[in-house]
Amino acid sequence: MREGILRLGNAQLAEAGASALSVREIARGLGVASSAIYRHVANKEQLLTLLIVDAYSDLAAAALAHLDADATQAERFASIATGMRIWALANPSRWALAYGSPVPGYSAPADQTNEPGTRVMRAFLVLLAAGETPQGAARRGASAGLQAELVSGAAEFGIDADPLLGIAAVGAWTGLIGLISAEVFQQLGPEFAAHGEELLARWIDETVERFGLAGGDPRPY
Amino acid sequence: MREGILRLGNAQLAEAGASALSVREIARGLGVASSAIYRHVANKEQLLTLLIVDAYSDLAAAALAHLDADATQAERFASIATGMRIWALANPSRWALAYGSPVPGYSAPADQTNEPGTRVMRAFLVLLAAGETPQGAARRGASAGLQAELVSGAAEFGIDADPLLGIAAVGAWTGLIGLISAEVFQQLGPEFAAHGEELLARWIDETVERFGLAGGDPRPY
DNA sequence: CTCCTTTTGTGAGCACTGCTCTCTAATTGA
DNA sequence: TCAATTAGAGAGCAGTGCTCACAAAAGGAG
Repeated sequence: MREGILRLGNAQLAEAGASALSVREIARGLGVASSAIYRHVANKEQLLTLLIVDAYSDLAAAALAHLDADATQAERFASIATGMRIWALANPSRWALAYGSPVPGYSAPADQTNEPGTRVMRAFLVLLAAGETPQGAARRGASAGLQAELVSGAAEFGIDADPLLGIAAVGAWTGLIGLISAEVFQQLGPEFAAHGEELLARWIDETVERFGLAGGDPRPY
Repeated sequence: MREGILRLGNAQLAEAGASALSVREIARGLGVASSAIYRHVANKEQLLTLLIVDAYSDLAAAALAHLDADATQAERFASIATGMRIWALANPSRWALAYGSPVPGYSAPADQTNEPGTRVMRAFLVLLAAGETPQGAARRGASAGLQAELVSGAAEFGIDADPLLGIAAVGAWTGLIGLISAEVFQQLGPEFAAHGEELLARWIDETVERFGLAGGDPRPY
């Protein structure tokens, strides 16, 4: 039952997006009265939470699969970033759920969402933390408050890195999400969607270089 | 009437977000039968389009205001980026409409959306095009197809710039949107929201330096 | 096996939604 | 002044999320 709800919910998500989620439609699909759904799910909001957690987990599994421990840092970084992009293109509605604008009037409960939601980010940041602080970031510094925040945030992930590197790494993370979202949501027009793979490849190359990740030799096109 | 619809629509947006938009509620607010709304707006979808266009215009006005022609390139760049952030924080739902995940089952009609939707981006890219091609980008090149796309895309904006610079500039644009979205939607947790201003300032500094914008001397914190 | 409790599902019903249709009132312009 | 256009009213349809009283299973203890 519960799996059926999730399955049909994800199907609706894929077909028509989050706002088309319909409890009654799920019930019909399961051949059951609509009220029966509410025995397993408190309300539509909680159903959304389940689907979000599911999306996060699925994304994490997809992005962190094929992570070859023998690969260079640069290769592992590229693997995560391209894995995210591929998954996002294959699951646009679920990507929107995870990294798009939040569903209004609803804030995902942190206790259920945090762990799966940060798994990819953690791997991403751990990798960047193994590199060097980018020159631009190193030259500027940061306020004591932000540095403290970064150190404690990194500590949660078991990272012991330069806070200035942290600032740049956070920027890289949000930048990657912005880049993928721009392609998935076609925010730059359909023309650029055709070059999404290359745009990401360039972004990866440049980021690898900025952070001095091992194994990131320039690869001219 | 039309202004009333837009006004109440924006109010609903601010209060409860896009999914809470209700034609009937707007009608009630105007003291009018719900069917009367449909004399001025074909359906809810078109209402959304109006609100999106309105949001784009408002954002553009806010971000491009106070643009001092005498200011350095770096200062103007910072002015646009911070203007976007301030507006986004003040209008999170409208920011979500403009740059968040698209409302499912709905794609904004390009003919009404394109012009206001690209005004800020145009100004942003024009500024970056006045700078230099970042080193990382210059060293790697791009495929002929993407280069052609970038040249023609830039030409639409009246820009005659190195395609390699274009790739980096597009990355900067999507990166900025990702960074602002992360703060507005609290995707990095509430802790970082408190440092949004500084994170953006660091991002601006670094981007200004990467693109070698005039007037962008390092400002250590 | 029986009896009781908990779980799971039913179906009617409430208040809401977007939207359409027919009808009426107001506003135009020749 | 009078027809034509426009703006609004209000009933109604099909859909929604969700609740509630009720009935059918499913377990577990004796």
